[in-house]
Parts: sequence; structure tokens; C-alpha cells
Amino acid sequence: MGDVFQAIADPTRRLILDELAERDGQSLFELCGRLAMRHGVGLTRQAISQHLALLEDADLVHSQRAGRTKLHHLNTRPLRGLTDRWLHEREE
Amino acid sequence: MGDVFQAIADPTRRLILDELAERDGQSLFELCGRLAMRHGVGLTRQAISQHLALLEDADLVHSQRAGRTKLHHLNTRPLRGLTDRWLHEREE
DNA sequence: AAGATAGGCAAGCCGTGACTTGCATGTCAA
DNA sequence: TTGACATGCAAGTCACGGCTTGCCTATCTT
Repeated sequence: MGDVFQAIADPTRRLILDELAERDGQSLFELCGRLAMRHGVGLTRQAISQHLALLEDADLVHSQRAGRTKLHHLNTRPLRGLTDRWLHEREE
Repeated sequence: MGDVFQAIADPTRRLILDELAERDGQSLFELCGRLAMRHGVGLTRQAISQHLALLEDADLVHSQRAGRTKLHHLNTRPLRGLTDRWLHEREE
């Protein structure tokens, strides 16, 4: 299981999470298109694919195959309480 | 101003934040010692110093000079609501 | 003033991460 | 079955990040 902190360290990966938060269950091609149109991302399909693999490894994205396409779903559970480790200390 | 996500991506920097959360206002030498003793960090003083500079650049650490020593203080404000960007979308 | 202490600056090494290119695999339509 | 479409795999390039080494500056003590 990959490191969540490292997964969200990359700006492109944060944009991917943004996109999935707005429209869940997108395919790889769909994501490439929308990232290019709406966020000015000029990356290759493979680049996005590798980012998705890393996000999956960090359990931030779940995938589900549907024929020859692969739908990607956002999983926000690893994000909940991520920073509590430091915020809670200040409340005492 | 540096990127907060990138700042907390490094495990050593997260340990530094842990240390400052537990005991605020430590000097560089103090941090080096406690990181070595309590967390098994075997890094040079310069390495820790560079991590601190990056944390300061991300506004996660404030520093204050006291004579020839420099005290470091944790600033958790940039951490508050860091992940709301994705968590809020799911609540609608 | 001189030595010791706390920290800063700069250059260099080295591994890793981001990205591309090229080819292979699998699935759907005609 | 054949061609087009969606994705996966692997190798290679390239730049950046983390770390070290060496030297310099500033402050306190005696």
C-alpha cells in the first residue's frame, strides 16, 4: 500500500482527484480529455495512467473494469483525519 | 510560498512536525538530538536544517532567533481544511 | 581577544520520480 | 475474423529532491 501523503504531493494527481470528485467513474480517456480541456494538462495518456496506478496503490482511487474500459472511482477514506496527527495536539 | 502538500510528503519532515507538536520551540540541535534518540533518524544537522527551511517556506514552521540559537514553532494553520477540497464534494 | 557553540551557504553525488516512446494485450463492432 | 478502440507493460531519458561535505558567519563565554 502506497503512501497517501506522497500520492497527493503531485499537482497533477490532485487535479485527477478534483476531476473524480466532480464526476465519479470516469475512464482513462475521459480523464485525459477533461484534464486537457478544463485544466490545461498536456500530458500523455500513459502519464495519466501511471498517476492513476499510484493513486490506486494509495487506495485513493478504486477501479472497476467494464469491458474494454476501466472506470475510476474516488475513495476519500484515506484522506479523513490525515492531518489530525498534528491538529489534535494543539487542542489539548 | 512553498507547497504544503509537498512539504508533508517527506517522512522525515512529518517526524519533525511530530516532534514540534510534542515540544514546541525547539532549536536545530535539540531537534537533531531528539529525532535521533526517539525516532532513529540518522541524518546530518544540515539535512534537518534543509528540511526545516522547506517547512518554513510552506509556512508550517515559524522561527524566532534567540541569540545564537533559533527556536522553531509549529504552525498548523496551513493544515486545517487541507483535504476538504475532496471531502466536501462527497457530502452533497 | 580567543575558543567554543549554533547555525548558514554552496557545491556535488546519487537515487528516485515524472514523462515519453514503442510495442503488446484485450475487447467491441462490422 | 479483421480492424478499430481502450488499456497495459517495459525501457529509457531527464530533472529534481534528499543528503553529504567543506567552509564561512555570528554569538556567547572566559
